[in-house]
Amino acid sequence: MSEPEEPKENDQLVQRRANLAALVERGVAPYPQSFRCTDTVSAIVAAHGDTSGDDLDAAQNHTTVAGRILIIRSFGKARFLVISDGVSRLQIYVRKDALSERDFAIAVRLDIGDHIGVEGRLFRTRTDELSVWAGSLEFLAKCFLPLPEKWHGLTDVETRYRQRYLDLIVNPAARRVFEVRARVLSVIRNFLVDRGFLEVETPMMHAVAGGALARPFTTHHNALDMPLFLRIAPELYLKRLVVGGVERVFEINRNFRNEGVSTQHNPEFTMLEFYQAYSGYQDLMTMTEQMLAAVAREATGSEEVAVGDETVSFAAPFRRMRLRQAVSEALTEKLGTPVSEDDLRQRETVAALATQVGLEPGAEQGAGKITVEIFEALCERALIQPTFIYDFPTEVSPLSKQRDDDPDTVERFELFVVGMELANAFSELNDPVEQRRRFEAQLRGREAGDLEAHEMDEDYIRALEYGLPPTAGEGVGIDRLVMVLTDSPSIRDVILFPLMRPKATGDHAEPIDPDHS
RNA sequence: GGGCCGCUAGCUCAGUGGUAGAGCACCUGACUUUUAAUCAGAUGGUCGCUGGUUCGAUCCCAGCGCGGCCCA
Repeated sequence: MSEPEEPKENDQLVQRRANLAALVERGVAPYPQSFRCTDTVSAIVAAHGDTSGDDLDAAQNHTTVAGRILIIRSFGKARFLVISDGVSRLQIYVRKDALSERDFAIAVRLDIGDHIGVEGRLFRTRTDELSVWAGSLEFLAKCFLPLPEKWHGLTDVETRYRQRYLDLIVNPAARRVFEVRARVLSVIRNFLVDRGFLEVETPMMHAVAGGALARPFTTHHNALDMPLFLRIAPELYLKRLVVGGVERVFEINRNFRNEGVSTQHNPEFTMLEFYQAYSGYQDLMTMTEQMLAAVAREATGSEEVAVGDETVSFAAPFRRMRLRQAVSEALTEKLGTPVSEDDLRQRETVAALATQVGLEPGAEQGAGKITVEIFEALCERALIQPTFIYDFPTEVSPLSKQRDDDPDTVERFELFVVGMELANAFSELNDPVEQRRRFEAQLRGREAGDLEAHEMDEDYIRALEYGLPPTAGEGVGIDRLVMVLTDSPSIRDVILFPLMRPKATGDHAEPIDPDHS
């Protein structure tokens, strides 16, 4: 049990307590059980946002509605309250001669942030504002702490992330981001379900953290006395399901990666992964174009999305370029001498090229890994419009299937938009012998100090030995997709409660170092 | 992990080596169709924390905390 943080005693807190005490003294319940509404604010605005004052007067629409007070404009014997249901706002007109003495006494003791319920008729004021002419009023809950300012709202990003409820109360744009996010998830589900995909949930706690190249969070199961890892990807479980005959399968859920925090990385993030049997990666490029166009259209209203100063078009088809092609072109331009794709397959040549552009390739890095690092340094940032970068080096893709004509290259693509990796997909490696070889190569990397190298997963190899059909699979970063669709500069803007370091408030438990367990 | 920047009233922000200011909010008064309501007046501060320099530090210096941006 931790003590609740004591709000600082400021004049506004004192005043708000006094206002509630005055109501209680008059017999008003400070925390009533419920309030029966006939309408929400949003429903009223949707139904009558365009109804004229004359029509409202003729219709005599009565309503009972509740919300949080955001603005009070007081005129002595009358006052205007603006209430919100979290989405829309509606003005309430309160005048002394229209209310009981009790209800008007409540009205003059209200503070910004309080919850109220109102019964009255809809009308338009002289300035044509849709309003409720209050006939009665109920106090529903007290707001003891003052809300951020009405004009500038809440701009301090730290407070917006730590106290998201304040952000949602005063910044309508914050609410919109999470509504778009909800639609994105809904559109994706419908898209996949319509195509015969089964949605599943696979374990979040893994004995072997596999399916991606990343460092995991570590935990411990007491009863079984065994270490467990928060999953870094659901990939290997989803492919076990394809072995089990679930030929089209997807999961939308959280992954956890014990890495840095940035505008593009949160330690827990939401990923869509889907697998389609009897398909290859080229099929998924086409499907991804269709899916993202539908997502943009249905979640934002348009396939064209404004992101910063750019307009991003999700209309199919997307640009496609081989990874080595992108890197060789970038190097040719940067260095002023021709660099061929074949140059990128010779370790010594590509290492020298990397050095020329300011990178420091490690001795343990092969040609493939160095090529990818050059790509990240020179190419990624410039990929504004949706672009598939395909055919990756085998070295960096331990779970992908090689090309028939080129064992150094796997059938894999990543999708980039506004310089961010949004998706990663490949034809799945389904040869258990080759898979074992790849894991063993990763283990050698791990022994050389690569903490992100993939671990051996014997159980997964056994599943492959039962026969995984030719399958293509893809992961899509939902948070980053929502960032693009909502023009949000930070991943924290699209995650309701992003990870924050706790504010020091005196004594606290010593954090456990997962690397020393 | 490194570099740079920020932290001042509830919120948004100014400002200064001599103990601090505005707007909004809050309080008092006026006001029964306003909408950033208006008008008049009055409150409100551990200037992130800890040290140092100084007669004196919110300001200069150092360390720490939290956050932001960039880099790895």
